[in-house]
Amino acid sequence: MYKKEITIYDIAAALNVSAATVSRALKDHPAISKKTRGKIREKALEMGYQTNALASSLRTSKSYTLGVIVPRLNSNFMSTVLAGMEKAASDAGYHLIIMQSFESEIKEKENAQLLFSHRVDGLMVSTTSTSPEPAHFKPFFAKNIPVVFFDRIPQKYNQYNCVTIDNREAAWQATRHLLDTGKTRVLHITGNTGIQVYKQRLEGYKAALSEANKPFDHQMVWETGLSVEDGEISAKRIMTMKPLPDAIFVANDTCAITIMHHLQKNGIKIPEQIEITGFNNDPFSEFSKPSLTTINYPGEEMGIKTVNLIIDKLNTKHIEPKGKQIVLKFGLLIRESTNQAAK
Amino acid sequence: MYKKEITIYDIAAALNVSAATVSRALKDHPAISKKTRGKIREKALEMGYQTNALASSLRTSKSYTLGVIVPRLNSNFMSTVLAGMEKAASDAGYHLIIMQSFESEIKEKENAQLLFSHRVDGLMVSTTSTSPEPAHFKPFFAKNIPVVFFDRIPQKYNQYNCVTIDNREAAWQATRHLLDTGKTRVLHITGNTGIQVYKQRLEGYKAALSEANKPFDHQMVWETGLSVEDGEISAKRIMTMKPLPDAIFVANDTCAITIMHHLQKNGIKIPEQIEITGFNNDPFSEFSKPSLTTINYPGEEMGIKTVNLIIDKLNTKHIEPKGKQIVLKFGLLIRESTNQAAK
DNA sequence: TTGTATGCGTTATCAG
DNA sequence: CTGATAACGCATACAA
Repeated sequence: MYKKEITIYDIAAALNVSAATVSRALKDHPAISKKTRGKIREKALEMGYQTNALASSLRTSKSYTLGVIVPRLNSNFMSTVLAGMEKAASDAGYHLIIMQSFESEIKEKENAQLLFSHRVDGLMVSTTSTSPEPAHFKPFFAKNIPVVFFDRIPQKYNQYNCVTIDNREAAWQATRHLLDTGKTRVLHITGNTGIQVYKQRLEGYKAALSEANKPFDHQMVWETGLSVEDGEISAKRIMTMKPLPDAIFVANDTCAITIMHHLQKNGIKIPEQIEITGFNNDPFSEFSKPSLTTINYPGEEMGIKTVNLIIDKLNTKHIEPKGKQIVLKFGLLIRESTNQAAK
Repeated sequence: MYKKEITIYDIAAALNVSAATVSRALKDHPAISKKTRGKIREKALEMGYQTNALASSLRTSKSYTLGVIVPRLNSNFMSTVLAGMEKAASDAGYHLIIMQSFESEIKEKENAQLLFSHRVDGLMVSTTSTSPEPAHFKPFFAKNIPVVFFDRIPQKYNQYNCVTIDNREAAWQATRHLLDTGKTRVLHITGNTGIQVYKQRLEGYKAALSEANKPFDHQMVWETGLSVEDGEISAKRIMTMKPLPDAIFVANDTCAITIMHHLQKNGIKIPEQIEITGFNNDPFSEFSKPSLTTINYPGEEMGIKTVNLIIDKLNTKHIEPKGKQIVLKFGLLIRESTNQAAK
């Protein structure tokens, strides 16, 4: 019933050569004569031979596969990163095994183990862990398998391979921009500050306040999940504040736009009464009314750079064991949701 | 310099048992006594053993890996589908290797071969091919590896495993809704109609026109890439039309919102002068001004159902060789970008 | 230029 | 309950 696999042995038998010759011919090994190479290729095609990458990987201990772990993959930012990764990997002859941790450290750990057991050649992770040094990457380090952290990195792993932007600086600019127009009650809606990116954005927010001699009020920092639902809840909560904040720095666009929408429904004028800045530059941030001031986060570039860093490491593993930190440029995009005035 | 892999032989040696026993113990084979099982587990942990999935797959010819090919993964719709897939796969003990075809049939073919050589247990594809029966899936069929087409399916593959929505009906409803408010010049902006989904949406559009006794004008159907850029170009082109269309049915939200935005910039009132409907129900479609009437396309459900269909097939391969067609429910979401009137 | 022999790490078969 | 052994499909060191 089941068809047996067609192997190099089958085509060797059909051609009265050895399996070794077939193996070499199929890889265009120069030691094999053009003629036999041609014959073998042809026969392989004819017999519908398909190389078994598993066997090959086992033999060579090289899988040409990279593992990716992300918190979730259905955000515009993350899918853009992954698109860049897949492209760069594919161009270099690698494939991606992608897993989601769903913001669970346990799941992240399982994923890491799974990817290890699949003998990925490299690992890329945007961590969900709030541990300073999550232990589940140790096996990779021990075996000298390159690991690159992107976007979200564990707190004590700054000296490892990282591809990030300067979140503190970005948040500082966003907050500073709000303050420059004379605003005084700036609310900051962010994610879990146990996660570095949000912690750093909070620091940037604080720094901007302090620089402008505004007092920091921890009641003006809300940790949420930054989802659409969280935006709705936050908007409701904002409407109960008195006085209302006169500016909001939200740590992602999804949430920012949701909040803006609901505030407007409640009759709030944006940006006259409340200015808003987001983070990420999601495609629709430009098309909201008013368009959203935000931080341009170069997702595709991040994906490409992350993969390229891995591949660099793979090609020079013995030479350069040290971590490399890549910090990408971001941009503050000033749009209508804030008053362009100031400065 | 390099550490040797730790294998079941190492732990067997350390414990004075055979490798076979270790292998069985690690899989909780009931034939092994609780005591030895425990000892082996412990030792494995202590020695930092990590199973080699490659070797295991080679031996068992089961990889617990599913391949996915999509045109691109950085659209809200696709990343939602993939999120659903990854979740469902992970829940069933499978992993995903994801590849992009970038709307190239050649790349799609390469991807299929690659995934085949990686011995995926199943393949899920949203095809980019305009061939009626793309040949590159044949090896999977021949080897009885389940293939499920989702979203976009090749023209002659309706009898294979498919997970879709009724695009014709959806387009019909969208167009019909526009016509119901008395509009007469309905422009249809869509994708490559060599691809089934767009062809079907076009059919739905035509059917609605004909039903309303409106003539079909092929000049009122524009094939584009449906990207933001295409939206900008289309908007410009619309502004040169006289008379202007009084309604537009756009085949995705990204493009619809871009067009809406640019028309508004040119002083067009939406929906008074031009009504617009989109397709997909991207998250921000609700937050545009006016909010966008669109088709709710259940992406996550599609991902989950697709994976579940594959897994069903894997569990009953011999019993049910026939294709199964799953048609998901969609919904027409009427919002402010169209006049709610009519009927 | 080609062939022989062996091993990658695991699992399954067959004995004991 | 446990062990010896072969096999999965490929690639490479060594020989010819």
